[in-house]
Order: sequence, then C-alpha cells, then structure tokens
Amino acid sequence: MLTIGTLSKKTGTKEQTIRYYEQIGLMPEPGRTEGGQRRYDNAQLDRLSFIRHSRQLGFSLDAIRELLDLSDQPNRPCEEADAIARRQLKQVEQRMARLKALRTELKRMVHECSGGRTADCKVLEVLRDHSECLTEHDEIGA
Amino acid sequence: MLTIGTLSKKTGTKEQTIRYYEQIGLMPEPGRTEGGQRRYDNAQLDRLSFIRHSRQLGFSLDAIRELLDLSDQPNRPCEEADAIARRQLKQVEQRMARLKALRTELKRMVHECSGGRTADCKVLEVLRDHSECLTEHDEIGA
DNA sequence: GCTTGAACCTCTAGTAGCTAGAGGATGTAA
DNA sequence: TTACATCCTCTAGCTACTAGAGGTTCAAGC
Repeated sequence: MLTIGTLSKKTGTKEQTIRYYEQIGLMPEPGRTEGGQRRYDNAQLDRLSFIRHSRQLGFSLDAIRELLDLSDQPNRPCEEADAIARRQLKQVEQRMARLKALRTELKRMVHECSGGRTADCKVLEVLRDHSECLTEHDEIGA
Repeated sequence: MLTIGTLSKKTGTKEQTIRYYEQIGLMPEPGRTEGGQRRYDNAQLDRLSFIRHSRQLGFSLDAIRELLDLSDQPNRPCEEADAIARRQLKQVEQRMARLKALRTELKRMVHECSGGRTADCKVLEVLRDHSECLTEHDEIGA
C-alpha cells in the first residue's frame, strides 16, 4: 500500500494534482486508513502512470478519460484509441505549422532591428502593422 | 467615434475581450455617451490592433504591456523591445522542439497500431509504458 | 505509552486569457 | 413612438493545475 506521497514521487505527479484527478473522477477513490489518509495499490499506480504519460504526450484530460475507458475493455476493437491518437497527432502537426510561421516572423523582426530608438524600432513597427508580415498567422494560444 | 461593436469587427476581437483588456488596464478607459456606452477613437483602435497582433505572435499580456510602454516612449533605446522579441522567439523554438519529439512518438504509436482488439493496441500499450518511448518528452502543456 | 515532526487532510482561492449568459438599459432608424 | 439591435454590468465557467491556511494523523524513537 502506497501513501499519496510515495505515489507522487513514483509518478512525478504533485499530491494536489493526484487529489484533483480523484475529484474530477479520473482516478478512482482510493482506500483510506482509519484516520482518513489515502492508500493506493499497484493498479492505481499504473493508472496514474498512464495518465501522466498521456499528459506528457499532450492528450487532454478528456481524451485520457476516453483512452482509459477503452483500456478497460480489452475486447473492443482498438480503432477508437487509434483515432484519438491520430487526432492528437494532427493537432500537434497543426501547432507546429503555426509555430513555424510565427518563428519566421519573429526572426525577421529581431534581425531587422538595428538597435536605435524605440521610435524606429522594427520590432514595434511590425507589431503596429500586420501588413508588414510576410506570413499569415492567426492563431492565438497555439 | 467607434462603438465597441465596430471596434470588435475591425480588429477581430470579441467585445467581451475588449472589456476584459480595459478591466486589466491594457486598454485605457474610453469615453462614454451620456447613456454610458463606450466610444473609441483611432488611437484606441491602433492600440487594440497592436495588442491583437502581438497576441497572434504569441506574446503574453504581460509582455504586451511592456511593449506598449516602450512604444509610448519613442526616445528610449529599443534594446528592451528587442529583448522581449528574442525571448519570445526562444520560447517558440523551445515549443517547436518539444512538439517535434511528441510528433515522432505519436507517429510511431499510430503506425504500429494494426487495428486489432484494444488488448493488443499499440497506442494503449505505449501509453501504459513510458519505457517504450524512443524519445524523451517531459513537458506538459507545451 | 508518549512525544515529536513529517506527512497527511480539507477547503478556498489563484493562475492565463478569455468566453458565455442572465437580466436589464440605450441608441437609432422608420 | 416603437421596435429591436446593440450595449451595459455582473457572475460564473473553461483547462489543468498550484499554493497556502489551518488542522489532523502516522510512525519512529525514547
């Protein structure tokens, strides 16, 4: 039986985060000691590792919920899991494409700035006028 | 004089967002009609365009605040603005590097999945066991 | 058995950057 | 004057946590 602190260390997840996952139903309610402290078993350790790893790969908590559900039904076809992963891959690729355009623009801004007064600053000038941009970029919070 | 609705359309910013920017002090308090409705001038339109464009390039609201301050002081050296842009460029490059690693892993997951039962699903298997990953990836919310 | 202190508990509030909706007031054209 | 689009404020919600206050429990050493 593992305490929350041990589970936290083993998975690299903050204790508060573990409680949060329990609260939103991503982790099951664990057993408790008589005094009310949480105690975990290995199945729960595995589940948390799964969640953690999925988060590192950028899956949303909702997507992880779906993946966990699928994982609990070994005899279903795995197309759904595959679809979720493909969706995630697509998102990652879209984000990369956007970042690439932003990088181009930022590089240009920075390179053209010759270090004079802010009145002549190329960085500020570009920000003032979108039409100076060579690339299109219209995603906020990409 | 522009209404908030017109400003919203011209800049592609939601009305609520404009009010939010005012609330956090990023946009100045505009004039009001007798009845209390906001009316904007061209300086405010320019300012909002600047904010909007900076957001599209991924700058945080805090960074934008700094950039706006600099922009208001035409005689100061523009090194600070340049530094902010460089910082942003660096962040973008870091995010791209992380996404690249994630993409590699996701691609591998998806390609290896042959479409059987979830019990044998490669996608789920990889998520269960980080040691199967060929690349390192340890950024959440990249 | 008792003490001590690390680890645990719950609860609230905060983070970024908005977004949605309720319920009501205003502006403007016909 | 009437209709109704647009505006107002206020509250609460979103994602995915994180921090901290104030109090309780566990386990090891004496």
